[in-house]
Amino acid sequence: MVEDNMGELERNSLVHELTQGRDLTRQLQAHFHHASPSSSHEAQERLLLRILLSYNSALSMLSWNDASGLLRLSPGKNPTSRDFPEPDYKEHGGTDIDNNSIGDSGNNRKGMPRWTKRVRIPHGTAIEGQLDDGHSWRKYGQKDILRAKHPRGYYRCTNRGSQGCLATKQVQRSDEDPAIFEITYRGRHTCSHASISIDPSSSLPENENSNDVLIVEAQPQQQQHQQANLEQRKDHDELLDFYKSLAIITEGSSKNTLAAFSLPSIPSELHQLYPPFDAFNFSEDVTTCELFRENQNFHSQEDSKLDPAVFAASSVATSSRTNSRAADARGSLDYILDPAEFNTSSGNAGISSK
DNA sequence: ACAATTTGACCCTA
DNA sequence: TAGGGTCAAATTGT
Repeated sequence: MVEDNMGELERNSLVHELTQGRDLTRQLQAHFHHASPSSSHEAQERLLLRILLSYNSALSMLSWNDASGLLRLSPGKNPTSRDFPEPDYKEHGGTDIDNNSIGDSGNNRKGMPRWTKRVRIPHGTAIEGQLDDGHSWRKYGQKDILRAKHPRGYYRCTNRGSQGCLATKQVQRSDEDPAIFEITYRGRHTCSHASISIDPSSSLPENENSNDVLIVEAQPQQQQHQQANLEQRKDHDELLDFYKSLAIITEGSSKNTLAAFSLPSIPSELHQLYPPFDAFNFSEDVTTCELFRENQNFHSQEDSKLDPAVFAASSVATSSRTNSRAADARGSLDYILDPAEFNTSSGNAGISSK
């Protein structure tokens, strides 16, 4: 049944998720067996979170395939080309990025996966941080959209030139709620060095990524402990910030819910503080995830600051500046939330060994 | 000097 | 043909 509906790529994705879950579990095991300054409680929580995300991801894939046999993408998506976005994006006008002529077969740019994420940016929050999805983007255009109050920003992967990565995204501030930004992604990344890529495995800090072995560089013991404490605290703060900024709002049409799960690994203190952090829901055509802060107080005083140019912020340097650990969690979450990534996570960028 | 962003013009599609 | 998407020269930032 599942097998019937599931293509090789989906199966590979599933295997990848499960394998990752197993590997992460081993890492967690290593934490228990070799207690070291780096085996902080937070580090274990992170691993636990990743494991859960991984397994939920796998389960979600099964749900999708069971439910529909297809991962649903935006209208107009060519169902036969859903497995992987071909490098079919032949640019008009200027130089062709690739000479691949697949586009001629009707498999044009509309055949690329497309999904939307809605992000709420509380006032006073650094936009770059909130919108940082782990990839480097370069803005290539901005346009006023009919009947939209705010202009739409157009971004492409900075690795387009060097690696021919065709991923793009559009960012548009919501009319109704200026604190909300709609980010529409198109095409998946085929570049190999997204800093905190959607591929969770590549987002792991090096010492957690290598199998079972935690490498702590030799340092004077006191310094070691101080640093460990410092990092632990930093981690904790970042995680706290991260969790605070997260709460998933159910997409209006709950009828389309395909997967939902809870995250019991969230530290209980945070759970108490931010009870809405409970479940993810997926809608049918476009997956919408609203990152929502439990802060009712923000209003648009600060919005004017965000407005210009649909915040040329999001991109390039920001991801590399982001603390890798807190960003890891975001990266993993993005991965979970993006159906197109489920669909194609066995692609080259997704699980490239490094 | 190089990289990133801005912006008006152009291209493509419905 | 209108409107969205992209190009590329000009501008700004580092």
